[in-house]
Formats: sequence, structure tokens, C-alpha cells
Amino acid sequence: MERPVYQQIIEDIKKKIFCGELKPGDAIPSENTLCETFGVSRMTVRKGLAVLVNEGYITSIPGKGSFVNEPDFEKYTLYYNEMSTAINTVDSTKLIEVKIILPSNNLQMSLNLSANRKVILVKRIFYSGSEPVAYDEKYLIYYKGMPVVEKEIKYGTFPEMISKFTSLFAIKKELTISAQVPNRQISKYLSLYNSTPLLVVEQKLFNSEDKPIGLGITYFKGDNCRLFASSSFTD
Amino acid sequence: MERPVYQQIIEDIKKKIFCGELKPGDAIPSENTLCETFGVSRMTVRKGLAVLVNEGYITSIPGKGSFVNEPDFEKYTLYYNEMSTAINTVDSTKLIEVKIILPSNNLQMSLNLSANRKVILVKRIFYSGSEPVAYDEKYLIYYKGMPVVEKEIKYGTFPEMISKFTSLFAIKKELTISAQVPNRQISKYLSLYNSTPLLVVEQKLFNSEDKPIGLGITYFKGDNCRLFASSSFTD
DNA sequence: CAGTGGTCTAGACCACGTG
DNA sequence: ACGTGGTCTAGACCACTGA
Repeated sequence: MERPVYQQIIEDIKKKIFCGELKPGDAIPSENTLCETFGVSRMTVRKGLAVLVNEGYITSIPGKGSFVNEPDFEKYTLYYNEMSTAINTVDSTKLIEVKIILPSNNLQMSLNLSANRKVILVKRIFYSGSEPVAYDEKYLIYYKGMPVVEKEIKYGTFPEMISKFTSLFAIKKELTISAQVPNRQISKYLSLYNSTPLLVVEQKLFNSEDKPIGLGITYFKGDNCRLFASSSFTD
Repeated sequence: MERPVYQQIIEDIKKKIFCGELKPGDAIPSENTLCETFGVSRMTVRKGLAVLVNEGYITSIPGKGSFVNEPDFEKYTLYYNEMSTAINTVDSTKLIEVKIILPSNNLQMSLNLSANRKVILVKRIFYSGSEPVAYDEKYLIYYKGMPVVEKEIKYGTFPEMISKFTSLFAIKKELTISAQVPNRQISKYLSLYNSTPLLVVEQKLFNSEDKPIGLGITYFKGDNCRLFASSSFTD
């Protein structure tokens, strides 16, 4: 009896779900029943069930019982870092410009800005060896007294830039991924002569009150970027 | 005192993490200390801490204590379904062909197939209204007696096709996202005359022993597809 | 050694849902 | 009224880490 009892309960029920003995919608035995079949106290059974609830396998409904969920087969986990994609690591960057601008209407909408609010714009090119692999733009809402540190601007990822003045725990992020053709400007930056497509990743950051605080757009050369995601497992 | 005590403990510690009072690496008070400060039993404190561990905020180390984690700021949750992307829903499909083939070397490698193993190939075009929005290929390893159902082949997503003969809980999935230029064939299928880029999503399915069972590649017209992901929260 | 987290018990009371 | 899950207690023993 190496493994704790609650682990055995977890594995027992998972096995039944995996092999199809328990199907989505089915009820699993009540807690008291499980206490008897495993010969343990209720708290121990509940500890096991809590894990299964947490991993999304079952749902418990007060007064009724616990039931097997429909699997969430559209859900994936994606790791994204503009400086190190799966096939390619950025080992140097070139700062093209940093300036404080009045945002375009589009940007004002996107960042939910009031009229005269200014924004810091940072343009960079990412290199892998001597080859340019991505063009990167960041728009960061400017606050008075905001610490703008050279090193982060030049070498940091977007969350790293932000981390100087907010706890990263409090930040929410959204990614939008699309394929685009490069415009003239970007073609020049990335030395594109043919119609190489771009993988474009837009990253939007929100503070803990769900207000936007920044927007980053990274244009990866198509043959230099792949994003990987895998089904959120579950041990 | 509406909310259960363990919830209050959770919120209390989260608040301290959010506002920076507790930073990554810091120790949180010991369980016995928390028992005293909240005036509850140890199991109640542990229930709260279990949630924080589970959500990735803290890690508990036996004999030492519990510590605030580095935030996992590269992690996102992505929902993917080839039939309904964020800006565009597939409302009809055209089956181009279904056949059983001997896979190419590439495919053999990718699916880890033995020499003479055959594969079912399904080619489809997805439409939104009358407009073709994506071209889709599925390669499914053929097993004797595999139920191949017309309806699923024509209308189903990849996991739905598989679900007829395996529990979806047991399936692992991987996505690879890239940008590509269409080849002649795909340009024809999607009526592309200019150099519209493609957003290409490759979906690989694995059984519970981590052996590949199928590969799906969907080529979305660039202006008809965006993928969204958001930081895995955490309530 | 004293302090930490990990597991577990045998009770208790509650709110909820179904007959 | 009875069974369900949700919360909580006041103990216990263990293995581990650090002084």
C-alpha cells in the first residue's frame, strides 16, 4: 500500500472513464458508497473526488450526486513567448524606434482610451543569428512616472516590460493569431522579396480591472514560426 | 459570514499576491499559523491552500513550507474547432474524396506507422454561406472493422470522427499553427487568385498509449480565420 | 529536536433534491 | 424523510527538513 488511498480512488474512477465503463452523464457512486467500497472515511473519498472535479472529469451537484462530464475536446494549452518560438529562438534584437504618440482611432478603440491619452510605441526587429525573423510593435499606455527601462525595452518580452510596475499575477492576456501578407514596410524590415506570408500574433494585456494596458503585435516570417498547443491534460 | 472560511483564506492570500505583498519565492504562513489567525481547524486551512496550489499560485514543500510561485506568464488557453472559428462558422461542407491510401514517407514518419499500414484520407472543403473558407485533409489510421460513418465524415470535426470508437477522454491532441502560401491545388479549391496567405492548423491525435492515430490539416483562408487564446485564469 | 506539510479518521451540521 | 454533496472539527500518525 504505497500510494495514498485517495490516489487509488482517483485512478480507479479515471480508468472506468477512460475505458468507457463510465460515460459522460453517468452518475458515479455516492460518497458514502465509495467510503464503504474502499473502506475509508468520507474526507478521504472527497479528497479524491475533488481532484477529479478539478481536472474536469466530473461535476458534483449538491443533493443529487456526482456525474461524468462531457470531455472538453476543444480546449488546448498554448505556450507563447514572442522571443522563443518552437523552431527558433531570438538571440538578438534591434530597436528601431521608441516614441510617445497619440494613438490612431483604431488603437484608441482597441485600448479603450480617452481622447488625449498618450501611448508609448516600441518598434523592434528580432534576429536569429543574422537573419531577421520577426518584426514587433508594442503599444503601451503611458502613465506619469512610468519607469521605462532601456534593457527591458530592448530585450524583454511584453509581460517582462510590464512586470516592472505591476504584479504579473494580476495581468490578463489575450492572443489573436492570424496569417497576413506583409506590407511594404514590414517586407523591408524582414528582407522579404517574395510573397512570404506572415504569422501575426497580437497580444493584448489587461490589468486586474480588465482595462487594457497594452497591445503588442509580432509579425513572424512564415517559414520561421510555428506555434504549438496541446490538449490540456490531466496527468 | 456567507462565504465558507476556506474561500476567505483563498481570497486573503490571493489579494496579498496580487498587490505584491507576497512576491514569488516568499513563504506564506505555516498551516498551523493560519489555523490560529483564522481560528479554524487545520483541514479547513488545507482545503484553501489546496485550491491555491491547484491554480498555480503556490507550491507546498513537505518539511519546509508553502511558497509563492513565479507566475506562468507564457501559458494560454486556446479553444479550437475547425468548423467554427471566432469570426466565421462553417455552415456547409463538400466532401471531395474519401479513400484508403498507402501513406507517403512523410506521413509514415509523422504517424509512426509500420510499413504497409493503410490510412483513410478524407478531403473536404468548408463553406461559410457560398464562400469557401477552408480546405481540410484528414489522415486516419485504418483498423479492421473500423466504423466509418458517412455523416461524421461529411460534417464532423476530427475528434467527433474518432469518438465513434474511442472515449474522447483518452485522446491527447496537439496543434501546430503556421502561415503558408497556398499551392496550386488549394488555390483552386478555395478560389484564390491573389496571394492570400493561409492559416494552417495541423491537428494530431494520440491514443492513451501516446501512439498517433490521426492527422488533420486545415488550410484557412487568411482573411477568414483568427484564433483566440487567453491567459489561463484563475477566476 | 521542534516545525513543516501529507494523509486519514469518525464524527457533526447544513442545504439541497426527490419521492 | 432520506440520501446527496458542502463545510468543518479536533484530534492522530507519518516523513521530511533544518538547526
